[in-house]
Amino acid sequence: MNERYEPQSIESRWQGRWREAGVFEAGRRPQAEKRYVLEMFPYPSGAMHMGHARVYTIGDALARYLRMKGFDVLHPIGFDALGLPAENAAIKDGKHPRTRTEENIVSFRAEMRSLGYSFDWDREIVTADPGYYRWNQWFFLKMLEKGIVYRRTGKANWCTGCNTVIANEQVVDETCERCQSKVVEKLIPEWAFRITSYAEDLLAGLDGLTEWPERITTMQRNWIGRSEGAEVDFAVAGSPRKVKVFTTRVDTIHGCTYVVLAPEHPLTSELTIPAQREAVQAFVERMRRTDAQERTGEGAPKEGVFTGAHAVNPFTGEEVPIWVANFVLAEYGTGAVMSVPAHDQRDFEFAKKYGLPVRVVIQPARGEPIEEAALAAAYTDDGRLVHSASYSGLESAEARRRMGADAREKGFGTPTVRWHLRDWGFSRQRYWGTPIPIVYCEEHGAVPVPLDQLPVVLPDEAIITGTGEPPLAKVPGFVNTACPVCGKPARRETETMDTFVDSSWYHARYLSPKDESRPFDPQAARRWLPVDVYVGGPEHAVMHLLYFRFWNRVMQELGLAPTAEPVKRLVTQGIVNGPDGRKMSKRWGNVVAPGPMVSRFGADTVRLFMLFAAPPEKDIDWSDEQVEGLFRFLARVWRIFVAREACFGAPAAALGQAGGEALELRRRTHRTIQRVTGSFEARAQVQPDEAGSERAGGQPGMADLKFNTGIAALMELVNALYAFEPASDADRAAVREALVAVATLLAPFAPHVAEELWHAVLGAAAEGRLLAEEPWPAFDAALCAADVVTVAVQVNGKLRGEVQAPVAAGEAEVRALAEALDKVQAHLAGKIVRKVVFVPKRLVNFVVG
RNA sequence: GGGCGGGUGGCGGAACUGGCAGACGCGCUGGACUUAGGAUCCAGAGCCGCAAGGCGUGAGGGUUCGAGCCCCUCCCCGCCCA
Repeated sequence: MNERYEPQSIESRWQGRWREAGVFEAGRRPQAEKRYVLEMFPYPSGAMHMGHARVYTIGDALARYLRMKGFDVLHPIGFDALGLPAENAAIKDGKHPRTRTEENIVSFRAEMRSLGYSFDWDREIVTADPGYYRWNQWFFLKMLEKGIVYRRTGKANWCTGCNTVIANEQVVDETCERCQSKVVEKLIPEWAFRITSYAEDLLAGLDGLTEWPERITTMQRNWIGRSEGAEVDFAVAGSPRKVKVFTTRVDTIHGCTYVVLAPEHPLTSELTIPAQREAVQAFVERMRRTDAQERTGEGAPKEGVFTGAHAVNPFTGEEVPIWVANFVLAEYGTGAVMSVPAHDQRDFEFAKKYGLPVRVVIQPARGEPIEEAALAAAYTDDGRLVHSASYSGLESAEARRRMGADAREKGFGTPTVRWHLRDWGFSRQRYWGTPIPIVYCEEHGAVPVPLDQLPVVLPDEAIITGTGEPPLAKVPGFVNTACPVCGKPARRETETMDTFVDSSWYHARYLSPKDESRPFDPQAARRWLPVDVYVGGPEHAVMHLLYFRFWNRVMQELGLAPTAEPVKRLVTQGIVNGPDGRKMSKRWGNVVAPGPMVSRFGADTVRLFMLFAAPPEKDIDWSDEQVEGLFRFLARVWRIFVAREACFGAPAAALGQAGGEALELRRRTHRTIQRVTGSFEARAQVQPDEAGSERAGGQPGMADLKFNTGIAALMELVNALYAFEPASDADRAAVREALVAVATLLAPFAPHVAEELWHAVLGAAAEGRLLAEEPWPAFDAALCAADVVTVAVQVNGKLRGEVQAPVAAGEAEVRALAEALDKVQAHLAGKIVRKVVFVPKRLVNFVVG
C-alpha cells in the first residue's frame, strides 16, 4: 500500500473500473427485488453547484447501499434542458440555448463523474432532444383526445420579465418565481390541463403517501385547498335579480347583517340606486386601478360604499343592505359574500367602521358566552347556534349540514365544494420549449398533428428577442405547413409547453430511454415503477410534485403506469449555504463550487462532508474546517490500514479464540455494522391519530436517514482500532475483521477509498471483484449484545456513581453492588430507603427521605 | 393571522420507548515525536468551584423515583400559505 492517502491517484481509477464492469447498470439482477432510486434531475443552467452535489450524494449513498443489499437498482440521471433561463441568457448574449445547454451538460457530466455517482449512464435522457419531447407532444394529443387538455381564454399570469404566461404556482407575491419580475393579469387564450378534475383524487392519494414528509403532503393538501361550503341565493328586494353568495359558514347566516359585492360584480351597477350611483361608480373606478394584493392584503384598510339596495336573507326573510367593498374579489367564489360581523374578522372590522349591526349567533362550546356589546373581535370558531330559529342549539358542523340540505330542498341554495387548485395553463409564448402539436387551418380550426407526424421539431433558427409574440411565429419554415385534414396551407401553433411538462414523466422515460415507438415500455414500468426513493428539494412541494402525481395518474389511465402514485418515499434535502451561513450567491461572494473542492480533497471527502454535516433534510453551511476534518478522517483510516498491514493475512479461523480486548473490538465491529445499517433503514415512528381529529395528520411519519450518525459510528470504530495493539493471531484476526468492516461500510459514502482499502486487505481474494457489488455485511446479534453493562446509580434521582454488572443481573445483585459504593453509602447514611427503582441494564435509583 | 418544523457546549450536531445529557466531528488546551509543525499520535475539556459539591437542553409552571423527551402558559427562530 501507498504510505499516504492520495485521492487524486485512486478515484479516477475506480470510476473506470466500475464503468468497465457495468456494475451500475440496472437489470443486472433480474431475479432480485428492484429498487428505483431517483434524484430530481438538474436544470443545467450553469456549472454544477453544491446543492446538486448534495442531492446526488444522498441519492448515491442510498443507491450504493441498496445495491450491496442485493437489490436490482435503477439509478438513472438526465437533464432538464428546456426552459426559460437558457432562453433569457440567450437574449443577453446571443448564444443559442441549444449550444449553451449542451456545453453545460458536458460540464455537468464531467463533474458528476468526478464525484463517483453510481448512475446508469446508458439511460441518460435530455429533454431538449426531439426523441424526448416528441413524447410530450404524444401525451398532449392523448390528453386532448380525453379532454384533459383544452383551450381557454382567461385571465392569465403574465410575467413582464419572461414575457410569457406562467402558472399560478409560479407566482410568488405578484412576482415571477423564476426571474423576480412583476406579474400582471392578462386576458390570453391558452392551453390548459384539466388538473382540477383530479383534485379529489390527488387529495385522497396524499393519505397513502405515508413515506413522504408530512410537511410536503400538508403543503399539497393546502394547495389543493378543498373547502366545503354552500352557495345561497339572496333575492334582491324590489328586483327579479338574485345575489349568489358563497360561504363556508352557512351556520352563521342568521347573523348576516349585510351583503357585500365585489366592485367588479356584474350586478353592482344595476342594483345601485340613483342616489348612490355616483359614490359607487367612483369607488369601483378606484378599485379597478388598485391590484388585488393591495386591496385584500392583511394590512389593507376595509373600504366600501352602500349601494342603496337590499337583499333578502332566504333563511329569515330579513332585508339587509347591499354594499360594495374592496375586500371581496370577483374571481373568488361568486364575487359576493354574506357578512356576519360577529363571526368573521373582516366583516367585523368593516361593520365597526361603517356602523353596521353585529349579531351573535354562535356561542363557544366552553367558556364564557359572548355578547355583541363586549365583542372586541369576531368569534370565528365553531360553537353552538343561538338566535337561529329552528337551528338554535345545534353544533356548527351539524348546522352546516342541515342548512345546506335545507337550502337545496327549498331551492335557494346548494352545498358545494370549492378548490384552491386551478387548472394548469401550460402554453408559453417562448421559444425554448416543446412545440405544441397543433395546426390552425382556416377551414378546420385547431387541428391536432397526427401521431405519426411527431415530433414537431423545434427549429434551431429562431430569433430570440424576448419581446412581443412567440419567436416561433417568426420562423416561416416552421409556421407554414399544411392542414392535416385538408392539405391546404395552414399555420402551426407557435407557443411551446411549460417545462414542468418535461419533468412530469421523465422518471418513466428512464425505463426505456431509446424507445421510438412509445413514451416508455409498460412492461418495464411494471417492474420498476413506482420510484422507491425520490430525493430533491422541498421547493418542489407544490409545483413539480403535484404535476408529477397528476401526470402519473394520466399515465395509469393510458395503461402505461402501474400505479396512481409515482413515488413511494420522498426525501427532501436542505440547502447548502455559504461558509457565512448565507445563501450561496455571487452577491455575497460566498460561492464554493464542488469542482475545485474535488480537486483539492477528492470526491470522497466532499461526499462525506455532505453526509456528515447534518441529516439530509436540514440546511447546512459549507465549512472548510469541517471538510478538512473529514479529509483527515479518511487519511486516518488509510494510515490504520497501512499500520495494520500485518493483519491482512490473519486467518479467519482464529476469530473464535478472540478474548479480552480482541473480543471487545469484535463487539464494536458488529455494533458498528448494526449502527451504520440503521442509518439507512426507515422506521415508522408516528402512530395513526386515533382521536379522529379533522387534522390531516395521523399518517405514519417517514423515518429519517441519519448518515451523520452512521459515519460517526465508523469514526468510533476507527478510533478503537487505533487503541488496540494486536499481539496474537486471534488479535490480528479481530483487527482484520474490523478493517474489512470499515472498508465495506464506507462504500456507500466514500466509495473510491473504500474500494482501494478493501482490495488492499483482501489482496488476491478480491481479484476481479468490486466492493460496489459485494454484499452488505451482516452483524452477529449475539456479539452485539454485551455481557457486562454499566448501570447508573442514583440517590433521589441524582447520579452518585455507576457499577459494572452482568447483563442478566437482577435487582438484588445490582443493589448490593451499588450500596457498596462509598459515595452511595455517604448519601444513604442515616436515611431511610423508601423505595428502590430498578431499570435492568440502565440504572438503580434509591429514594430516601 | 394560519399551518408545519425547530430552540441542546465556543460551533455543526448526538441521545432507543420517560432512565448516566452533550456520541462523533470542528475549534480550543496540554503532552509526545520532531530541524520545524499548520503533519501525526496521546490526553483534556458543559458551566461555576481549589475541592466537596452545586447548576445546567429558550422562559416559567406541572406530572413522575426520574423530564431534552409528556402536559399547561409564554418567548424566540425558520419554512410554507394568507
